Amino acid sequence: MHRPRKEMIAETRAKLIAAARHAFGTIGYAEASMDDFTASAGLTRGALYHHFGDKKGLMQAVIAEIDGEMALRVNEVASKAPTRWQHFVDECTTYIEMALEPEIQRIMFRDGPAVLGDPAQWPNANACTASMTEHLTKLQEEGVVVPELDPETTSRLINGASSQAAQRIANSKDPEATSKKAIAAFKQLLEGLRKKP
Amino acid sequence: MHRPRKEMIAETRAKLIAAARHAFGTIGYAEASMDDFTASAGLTRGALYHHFGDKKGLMQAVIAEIDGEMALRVNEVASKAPTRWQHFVDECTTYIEMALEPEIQRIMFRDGPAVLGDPAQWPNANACTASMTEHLTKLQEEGVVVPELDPETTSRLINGASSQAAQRIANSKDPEATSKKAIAAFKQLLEGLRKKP
DNA sequence: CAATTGGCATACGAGACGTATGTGAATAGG
DNA sequence: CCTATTCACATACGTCTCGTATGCCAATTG
Repeated sequence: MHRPRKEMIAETRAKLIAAARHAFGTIGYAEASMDDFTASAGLTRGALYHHFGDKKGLMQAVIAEIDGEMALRVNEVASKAPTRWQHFVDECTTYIEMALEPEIQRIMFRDGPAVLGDPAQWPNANACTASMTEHLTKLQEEGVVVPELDPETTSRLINGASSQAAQRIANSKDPEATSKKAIAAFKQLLEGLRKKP
Repeated sequence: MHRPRKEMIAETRAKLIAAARHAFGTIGYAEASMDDFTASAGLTRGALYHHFGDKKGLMQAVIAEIDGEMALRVNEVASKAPTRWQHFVDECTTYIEMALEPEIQRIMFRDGPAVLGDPAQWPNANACTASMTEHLTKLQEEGVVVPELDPETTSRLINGASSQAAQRIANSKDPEATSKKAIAAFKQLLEGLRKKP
């Protein structure tokens, strides 16, 4: 049987990604020594270079993993809303909630862009924006949202506002109070998208 | 006379900041070798460590300089608007225009946050947000903007959306067309802040 | 004019990265 | 069943960059 081989490889990749994710998410990408975190996974840089090419390649893999998890979570939570508009708003607020996680902030919003450039052009990490874009398009077709906007552009801007909201909450002395303020301001901005009666 | 001395020092600092700004803005912070860009200014790392402590310290100085320039420019351009709301909107769009500069994108929005953390907590680099916050407060007093929002929180969210807009335009194949779309979407979001009649 | 400060350079050591090479186990073919 | 080959991963080495400790020379001060 040729299963054990494949399984070992998958396990090695998973261990490297997990170790890197932890290191990147805590001390940050620049401070994370490849020797250190590969060792913490019981491996060496040899394995890293073999599977991911270099440190950036591993960062890409980590980001792809996180993006997948986020998209899953967003769809799962938001799909319970009664109206499509509400679904859309829930999607955004869930996104903000997830962005409160220090690991996600650090990797997706701080180090990620510095290492890999504009997130809009990341290869395997646009599931969240894709979903939001889709909903915006349908909301326009249904006449809920003003029709003259480009959906993807709009969802990118919303993404920017979301991540700022999350950062503000996360770095606040009083997260509860700040959360209320930030979500309120965010929803108010979203109101601008709705067609007036 | 003790002028030449002080002047030489100021010149050295200025040369280091200029060289670093160029290096950080083109190849990026991580790739910029201190030996290289100090040499390009006719100096060595000795001068850098003496004046700025370390690479991060120099990054702070570069950012403070850019922030000052941006605040100056924003106020200058926007102050010509007829109404306060228009002034506010102009402020935002001017901000977006400035953010198109690759050097500003790279230093202020990509590398800066990765190196120094949350921009909201940078010591000498909040002139733009401060000005926007002030205008939002006055617009609320005048009854133009809905009163229940926290001005600083709101301006941070707008900042996030602005920088996304700028990135989207800057990385576009067709900047003219993208610019129209992004500014339109942005203004639409701002409409959400206005009190309805 | 002598003493001292301080701006800046040089020298040295410590990591961190990338590459080239080695090794042992799993797989494939006869 | 045996051999050859592939390939996952480790090791070794050279290079680069950073931080610190030290030294020197010019400008200032008394």
